[in-house]
Amino acid sequence: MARKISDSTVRRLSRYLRRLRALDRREQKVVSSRGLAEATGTTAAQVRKDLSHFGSFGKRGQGYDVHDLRVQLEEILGLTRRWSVAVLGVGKIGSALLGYGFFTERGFDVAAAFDADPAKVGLDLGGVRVQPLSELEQTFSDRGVSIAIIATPVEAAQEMATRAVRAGARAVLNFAPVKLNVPSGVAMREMDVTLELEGLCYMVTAAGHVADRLADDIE
Amino acid sequence: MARKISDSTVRRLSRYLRRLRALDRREQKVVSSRGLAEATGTTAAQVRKDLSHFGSFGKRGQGYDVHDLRVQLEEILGLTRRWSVAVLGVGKIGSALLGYGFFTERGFDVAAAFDADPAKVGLDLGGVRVQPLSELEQTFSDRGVSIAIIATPVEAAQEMATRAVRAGARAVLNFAPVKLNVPSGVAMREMDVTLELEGLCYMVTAAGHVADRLADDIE
DNA sequence: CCATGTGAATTGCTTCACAGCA
DNA sequence: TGCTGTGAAGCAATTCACATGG
Repeated sequence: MARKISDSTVRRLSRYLRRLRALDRREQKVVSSRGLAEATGTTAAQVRKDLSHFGSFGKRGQGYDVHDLRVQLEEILGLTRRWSVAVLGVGKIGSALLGYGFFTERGFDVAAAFDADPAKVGLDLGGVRVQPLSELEQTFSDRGVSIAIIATPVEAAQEMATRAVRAGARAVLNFAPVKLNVPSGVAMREMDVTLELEGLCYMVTAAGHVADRLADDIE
Repeated sequence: MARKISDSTVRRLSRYLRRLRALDRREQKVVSSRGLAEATGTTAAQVRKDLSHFGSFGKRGQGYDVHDLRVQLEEILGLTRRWSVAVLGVGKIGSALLGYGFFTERGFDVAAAFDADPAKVGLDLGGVRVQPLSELEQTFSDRGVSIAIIATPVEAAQEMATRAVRAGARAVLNFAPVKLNVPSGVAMREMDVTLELEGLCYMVTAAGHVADRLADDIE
């Protein structure tokens, strides 16, 4: 099947799936590439091209069966199995994620949470007991943790990621504002609110400059 | 100056800045494009190309002055002015952001927080008093809010975004898992943990398939 | 007739490679 | 000499446009 699928394609697939789930809940039966495109901020051609990398799922002249396509996309994204995640660091972000009940809600199993601070060990956060770091390796292998969420301070992030990967994690979601190095073959994504906010500042500022230039041109 | 700068370039600029701030704190004086590239996960050529869109900031044969470049990037990204943000919806995510003291720490002013739930109005979250939605328009204009953070449930997100923009917001950071429509000229970014997690699942799953194929080839 | 699936055309981003300057 | 700044080349992603089939 598909040789190399780009990150942006995968992100769009997730968005299509998000939309399909909503439509499926509302029991809408059929959707066109156009319909999906409008609800996800892209173009109809893009939707069709993205899907075409994995097969052909639609009926010419009609569109896509909502439920079918939903199932297909879940299959493609690998969401038909259960995934165990562990949260490393239960400071502000880590405990927010756990308290939220976020993972369970979205179909991920929270297998464990860890923190270096003895004061936090033993706490119950959203039904998960915080464990000491010393138990990391054993717990990862016992519970088959494959996704590690790094929510530690910057200083600890790289070490935690390295340990998680050694202990069997195949993917890392990093909330610490540093670049982490992981062996090739380990998947890695970063989330950083500051980065997004700064991006917005740039856009607003740059839009202002463009407006200035237009004003100049008119003079 | 620069005509159209791509989103990915802007994201990288933010990363360079993040790194430069760390180096500046440690009083490192000079950094090469290579040095920046390694710490931010890109290539030296990419760093130089990105910067070249805005001018030439380095000294040939030496590299870049850390502090200088930091200031230049802050200027480019529009971070030399103060930005007022408002948080719309103080459920799990909204209150986590406020409680974190996140924005103030990173140089953004939290001007206000709003919620539709009367039970939440009046609460003090991280030093910000939660206001009723009826005060949104007045507060946005009084306090010059230019960035709206949408942290409401999906159902309310579009309406809140529309109101925020009408009330003067020039940028929207959306935590609700829906595509929001805003007038052109308004900057918009989305953050969704689920999207990132699903991306990781795909990568791990697809890596498995690749391994299968390789194994097949060997047979 | 309508919307998909897809090669071909295009646009845009990244990488290369080297001239230019401290 | 060493590292920047930058056109040109190479590559990847998006868009176009149409043949295809329900």
